[in-house]
Amino acid sequence: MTDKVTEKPTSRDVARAAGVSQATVSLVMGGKWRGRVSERTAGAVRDAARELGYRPNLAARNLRLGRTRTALLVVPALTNEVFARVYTGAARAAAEHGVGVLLYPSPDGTGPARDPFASARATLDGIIASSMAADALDDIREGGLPLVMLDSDPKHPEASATVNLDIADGMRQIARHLLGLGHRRFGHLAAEVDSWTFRERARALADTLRTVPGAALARTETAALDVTAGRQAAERALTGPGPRPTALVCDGDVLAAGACKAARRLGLRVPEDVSVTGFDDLSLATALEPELTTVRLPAEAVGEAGMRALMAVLDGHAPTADALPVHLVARGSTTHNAARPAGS
Amino acid sequence: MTDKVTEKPTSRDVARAAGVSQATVSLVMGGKWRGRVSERTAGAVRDAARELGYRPNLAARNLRLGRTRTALLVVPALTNEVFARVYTGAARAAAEHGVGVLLYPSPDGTGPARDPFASARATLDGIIASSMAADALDDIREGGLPLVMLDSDPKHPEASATVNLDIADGMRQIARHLLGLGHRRFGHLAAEVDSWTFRERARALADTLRTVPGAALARTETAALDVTAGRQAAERALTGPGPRPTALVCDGDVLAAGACKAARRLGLRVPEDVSVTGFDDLSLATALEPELTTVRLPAEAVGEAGMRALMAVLDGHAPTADALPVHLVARGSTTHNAARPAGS
DNA sequence: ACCGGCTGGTTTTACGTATAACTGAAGCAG
DNA sequence: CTGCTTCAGTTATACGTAAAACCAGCCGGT
Repeated sequence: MTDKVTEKPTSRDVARAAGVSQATVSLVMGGKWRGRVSERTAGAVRDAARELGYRPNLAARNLRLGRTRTALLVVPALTNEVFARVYTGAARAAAEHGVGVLLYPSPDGTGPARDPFASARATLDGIIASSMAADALDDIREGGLPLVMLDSDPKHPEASATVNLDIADGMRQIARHLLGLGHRRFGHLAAEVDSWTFRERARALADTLRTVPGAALARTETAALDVTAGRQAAERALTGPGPRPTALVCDGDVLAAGACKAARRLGLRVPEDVSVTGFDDLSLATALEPELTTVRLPAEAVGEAGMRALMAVLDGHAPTADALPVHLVARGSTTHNAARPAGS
Repeated sequence: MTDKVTEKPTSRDVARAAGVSQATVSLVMGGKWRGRVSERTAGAVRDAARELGYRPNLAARNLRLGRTRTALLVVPALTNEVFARVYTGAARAAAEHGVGVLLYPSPDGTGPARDPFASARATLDGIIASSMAADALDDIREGGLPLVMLDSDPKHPEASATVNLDIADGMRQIARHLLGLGHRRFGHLAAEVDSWTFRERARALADTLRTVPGAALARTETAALDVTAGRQAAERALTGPGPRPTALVCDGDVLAAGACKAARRLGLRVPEDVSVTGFDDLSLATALEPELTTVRLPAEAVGEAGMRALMAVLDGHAPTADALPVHLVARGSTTHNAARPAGS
């Protein structure tokens, strides 16, 4: 042992130590040696490897195999709990397949992070992208990699597979819940984001209200996805001309939190004077008082399904197009419309 | 053009198309051709590369250079907003250096995700790890990679660099804030997590209270880091034997949210009957009513500093040990102790 | 005695890049 | 005209692994 202790041992070093050829080491470490190498030799190789602290060099393996066991997840921002949960699910599924997850981009959506995967053709096996990160898609496309789209228009071009949430159904559940409680004048706090998922919500809400005579979408206000913007939008919705809406449907729990603050500032009680609904079922939903009636998105499941779909595509299976159900969680922020006793 | 359109072009293909050698292509694409290749030839190479849609194969480059421009970030859970923010900062700094960020582990802390970096010596350049993910550290150490520790005991062994928050000072600011408001009987909702950062908080709180005659830590309750556990712990703290604490110091905003719910369940008003403080300054803090008095952690800055430190270490610079300041954000969840007029 | 097949390996090659070492031509001073 | 530089490239090699192709015994069947 000279000063070479600091050098990382290669499979050739292990071979030398075990008195076999490099190929044998590769066979044994690769695990596919059944019937090719004797039990004795394999043991010797493993011992030598452990002794030297040998780790296969993944860069070399990747080059040789043309596969990296790494997937890229493209989401707008991890500080949005929904996407953190998507990541969680994706990472879990990835771990099951022995795959790593690389994230893109510098996740506040800003930043010049194009670089990392501009030349990704070799470091990535595939990409999973949320439709809300659509601006990054142009860069992605030219990579020519398998692409799984999350929560996007089901008939997305260029996608090898898609995983969707039944967002429209979620909004229908919200609307029917409120209609069932006797509400007829609605306000909608819409996200100020141009994305399929939010267009779906608006459409589903309007469509459902149309099915009930007398029900109407009195006001629609848009807001950025933060509490303050939600509060301001809700103040506009609650103080505008004409009779005040008795129910405020919000495109996200964050906006709903803002709506609750607005209501209280205006001296209105939630839910007695105005019912408020959220969307997403963030942890925030149960931290508030009253707890939010909202729609739980199976975000982890989306991530898991996305990763599984990618693995399937990489294994040569046919593209899939899953759609996952969402469901209403009725809590304390909604109640009967006081001005209009339920039971119609 | 035959059916080979699907094959990814290599630098050799570009060389053939441009009528030069592969080495010249490498020179040009690598950008270090000043004085080695004529302007004309370089242009031809770039044209050919664009024509063919050439992307350098990163696996090959990594193998050749022994550097991957990829760092691993080890955090307990991205669904914890603090760590999502740490990631955000780290990713921003990484993007500036043209580096990718790989995340570990399957971030709920469970899962068998050991695999991805068990043999990471070649796919990673270095590791940034939060002390709260300490259980993963054993696996990391044997990799022999540069390691930057976040928010850990400053004198951590094996760390190439450390980035710390002055957590103790944060807690001191909380304590002094409440003492200044006249509070003397305190409750502490401590996180049920064995980690340096939480030990610091407990120690700093106790130490600071000791400096004021008459002040006392009446009760300490521990809770898992979620709203429900926080509520239950707070109920214990507020209903236990002896006089009720007038201020509840919580180890996190999430616990503080639980404490607010507990107070209201018990018919107590926040902050008039009991002051509540959080820690972290999550977005939750301003979504609640009243808004939480808390300590803002510069989590993005931690991530950025961690990545910068790692880059410095990789460039051969000396280990560093940064410590970042935190500061109190006084909001509506704390007020004067009604039973004891301020001004002593 | 000889062929075929099995066991347990070894030799060799290829993956795509970066770069050290080399080369041929031109320019130019002496 | 010779010898030294500089320019503008080319040739050759190494990075560490996986796996295809090869090979030496040995055993059993005919």
